[in-house]
Amino acid sequence: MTAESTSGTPRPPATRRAPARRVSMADVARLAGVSAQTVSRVSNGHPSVVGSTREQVLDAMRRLGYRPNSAARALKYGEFRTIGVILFTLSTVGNSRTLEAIVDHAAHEGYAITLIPVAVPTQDGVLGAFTRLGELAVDAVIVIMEVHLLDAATMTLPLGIPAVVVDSNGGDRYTVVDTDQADGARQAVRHLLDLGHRTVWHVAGPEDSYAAERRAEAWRDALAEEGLEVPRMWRGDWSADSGYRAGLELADEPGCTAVFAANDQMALGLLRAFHEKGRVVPRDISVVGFDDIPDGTSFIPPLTTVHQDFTEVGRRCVERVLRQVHHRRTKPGTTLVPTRLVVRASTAPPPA
Amino acid sequence: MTAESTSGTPRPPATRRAPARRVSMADVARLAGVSAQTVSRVSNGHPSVVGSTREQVLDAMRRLGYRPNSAARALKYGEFRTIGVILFTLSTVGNSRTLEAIVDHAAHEGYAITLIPVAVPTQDGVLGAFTRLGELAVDAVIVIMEVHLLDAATMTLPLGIPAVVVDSNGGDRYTVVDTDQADGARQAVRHLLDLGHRTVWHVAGPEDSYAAERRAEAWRDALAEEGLEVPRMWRGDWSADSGYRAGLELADEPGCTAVFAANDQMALGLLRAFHEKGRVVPRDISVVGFDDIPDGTSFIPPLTTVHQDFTEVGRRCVERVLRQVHHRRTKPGTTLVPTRLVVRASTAPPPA
DNA sequence: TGACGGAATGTTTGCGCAAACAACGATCGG
DNA sequence: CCGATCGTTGTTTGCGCAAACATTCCGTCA
Repeated sequence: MTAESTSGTPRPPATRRAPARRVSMADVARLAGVSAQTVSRVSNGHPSVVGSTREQVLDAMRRLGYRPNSAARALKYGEFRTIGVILFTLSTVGNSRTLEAIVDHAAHEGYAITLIPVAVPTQDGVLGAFTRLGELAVDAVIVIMEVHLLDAATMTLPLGIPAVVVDSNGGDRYTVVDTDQADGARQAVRHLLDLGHRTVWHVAGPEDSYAAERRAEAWRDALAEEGLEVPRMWRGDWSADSGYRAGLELADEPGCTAVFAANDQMALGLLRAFHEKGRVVPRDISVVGFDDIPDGTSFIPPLTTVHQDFTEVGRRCVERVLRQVHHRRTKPGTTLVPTRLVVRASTAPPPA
Repeated sequence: MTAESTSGTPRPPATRRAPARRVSMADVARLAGVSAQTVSRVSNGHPSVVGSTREQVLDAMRRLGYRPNSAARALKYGEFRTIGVILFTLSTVGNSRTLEAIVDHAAHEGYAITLIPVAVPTQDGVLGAFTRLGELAVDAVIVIMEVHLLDAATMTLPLGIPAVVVDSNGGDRYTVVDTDQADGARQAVRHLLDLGHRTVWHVAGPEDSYAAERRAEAWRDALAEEGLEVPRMWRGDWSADSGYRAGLELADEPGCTAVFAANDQMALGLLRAFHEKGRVVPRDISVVGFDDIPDGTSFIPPLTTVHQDFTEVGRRCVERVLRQVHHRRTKPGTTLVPTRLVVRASTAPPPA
């Protein structure tokens, strides 16, 4: 947040209405017949207030419906006890689960979460978020963005605020927390290879997703390590539908007996496509997903997949960002959260 | 938020660290050689600042990395431009989609969203959320709680803050925004009946969910209207797994040719159960869901379901709560967002 | 009895910002 | 050429709260 961007989005003065006058400590103090400071003490549970006085104050508070003004409190303390979370969408399982974990863990630490949506996943969009950020009441920021746009944007907007990034590269400049995408993908591929498949096909996520790229890369590497042929890669957009479309083509691909989908939803699409094409999973063809969404157990057949520990990712985000808040200097670095393969019924040895 | 709850949770004074001294307007003013007020004017894009002065100030801002302190701003204006959202979980599709819509629409109105998690869905839990709420920097509150616990809790804690409730009864005391659950369920049942089914079975959501109860009730009513037998009702917990378990039993139920699941995920479980039991959907048995989650198109077979317009729900929530913020007095009332049936491939006439 | 200590309460002050008003200089009409 | 006007900048003030310091009023003990 720089001065420029601040002044670049002045809030139209017309928007400002007269502040709705609310009950303040002074009002309570007057009614209770004490000083404002005493009200403050009662409000904060300070010990040196005698019982009877306390009761009077509490009574006045109740009668007036007093609520402490957190702006004043924040101004005094210089902190909001709030963390901002910047994200593009909540519609992917990963994002919403991560967010939930962040919210829970932050609450546990006494911090609230403020959401800052990025309307468009372009550089301008991110810029917009950070611009607004300066006006927001947050002590730190967690960025859940699957794109490296962040880099481009923050390059022009170096924030003077603690930040942690999820699901992005840039570990050299930011503190990054992420699932160990590469290892997860490797496990998926190895599992299929171990079952005896000659090679593994891949339906990747969108190009602008860092996670998708890492998974694809790890898939390629795992095959290369074994000196195996790397088949053509399909691309989806994370949606079941895009998986379905890829599956329709993959079903006709000769020699395709094992597919690794970059997420569970695309795997779901694959399952449907194969079903419609009369290719029985896992007898004729094996499918592995990524994420381990709860519904996966009820796919037909139940999906073998790579489990991501979103809870842990969220927890670590909060932990690391709060560490920055408290001890100013912290050097960037990447925290990887391990994954594990969950074998269910969508994988089997290749047909003889 | 009452006085009592405020004082009931004093923040331990030890937690308070020395406020991290940050760059203030005064610092910028000093460096730029102007008054603080001029800095303020530049920061807010006030017109009457001559170009050269503005440049000096902007330069000083940049050099010092100045970010306006929103606590002070909020204190001055008496508002935060922030809406608090109280919720229990983000893991249901409905909640996270509604939240996303709320966030987007709020951003559009220049409001940020602060999340307030309720750890436990008990009365105490809700109470806890509202307690913390008083300390939070919000101008209004949207409650996304599927339980009537809210009532019990807020009865003892009448908030002096604009509020809107999603997915709950209590339209007489609060402003409520919700999907038209009853009509959606009715459409589902009617669709199956129109196809020629003799009756419709129902897998309901958990008892503590208002939405689940409304859907079940509407299902029962729709059957009763036609003078039809109301079969035994199964209960799930929204999860695909619970749908699967219900499906295993329903598959053996004689005469069961049509099932209405209270959400898409339980419908997914049904599909799997029927598949395993050799009951072909929709030839032998029809299934209708509720929600219209994106994955539904890739179920086997693609799911006929009731579409919920979460975006609209979120939009209306923001709209109604902001109306309360701006024009003080607003009377409670319920806003219903219509649903529509989406017919795909999981329904057909009953077997001859 | 009076000086002392400590608990309960009051008073002052400033956090950072911007509205309201004041001051200053330039420009212009008469 | 003078005073009115306007555009630009500075000064004062207070938003609500709580830390720091001041005061009062006890009871206690030499």
